[in-house]
Amino acid sequence: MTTTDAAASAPFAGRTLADHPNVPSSTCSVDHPSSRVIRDVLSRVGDKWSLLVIGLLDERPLRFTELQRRIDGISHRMLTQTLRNLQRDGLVSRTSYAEIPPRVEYASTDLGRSLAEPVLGLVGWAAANHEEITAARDVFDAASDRG
Amino acid sequence: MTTTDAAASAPFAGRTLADHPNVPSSTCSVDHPSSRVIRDVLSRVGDKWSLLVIGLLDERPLRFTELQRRIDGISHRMLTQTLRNLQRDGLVSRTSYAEIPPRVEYASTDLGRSLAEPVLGLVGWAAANHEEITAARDVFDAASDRG
DNA sequence: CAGCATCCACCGGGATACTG
DNA sequence: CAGTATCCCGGTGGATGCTG
Repeated sequence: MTTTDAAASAPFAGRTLADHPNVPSSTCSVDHPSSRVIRDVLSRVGDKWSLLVIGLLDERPLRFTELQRRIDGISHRMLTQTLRNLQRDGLVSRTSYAEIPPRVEYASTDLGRSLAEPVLGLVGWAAANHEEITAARDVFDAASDRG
Repeated sequence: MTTTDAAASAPFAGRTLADHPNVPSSTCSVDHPSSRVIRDVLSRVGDKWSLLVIGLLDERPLRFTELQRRIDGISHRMLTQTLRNLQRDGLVSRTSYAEIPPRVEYASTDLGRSLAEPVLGLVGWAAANHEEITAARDVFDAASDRG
């Protein structure tokens, strides 16, 4: 990483590092463009299903089919893919038992559970402000119709 | 909403409502499946650019071109679209001045600023655990090669 | 300068069928 | 039951050109 591209866009720059409690300064230098970090987190949990899987496994370990049954609308293929990515990032652990028929259990790792907390912050925000957003939307759409 | 589909998938269910401080219980009934909430928040900030815009406007108001210059790689079209969505949700305000040449200023609203906080939680998490994730990834990929 | 419309390439993700 | 491979459609988003 060059130092020049850091100036390109650094949203949250003034606050990300200093203000927030659980950000060890050692792992996060000032010249680290937070745009990179944002892309990073989006690529990890920004997709359609990851958060749901994380959320379910945060409660207790589940088997493949249990997950599929609990996540409404997910395809076999996407569940496989999602689990694979999460496992790759160390957020989910996979344990396969050499039985017939095969049994595989997925569980959240410590890292995965640590992710649940900030995610809950977002979920909480969405739940708390859902009404206000809907209202804003209605106002906006009404204005658009007239305009 | 029927009560039956609530059972389908309710990740974070046990914790979303009770545990978290800033979730007014009034706005979030127990039968509200959090999958809905997750889809909600993802549709809002899960896209490629919204978080970056939110982050930049969280610091100070900016004009269209300033935003475009600061967000590396965003196209004219997508910036327009992103801003429009954020404005629609009441996260960003738009003020156009009747001048020639035209000048339009975008600013974060109170609602938008309130979103910044949970987002910072996520960003902080990503920054703090980036190394660990990278390491996990390396291990996983190495294992895949051998396997 | 700010915004909209059109065109098009790409890929996320669903359906399906097959393997261990 | 768990996982892989193939096919294919639709939406996302980039490039470009036109308007006020």
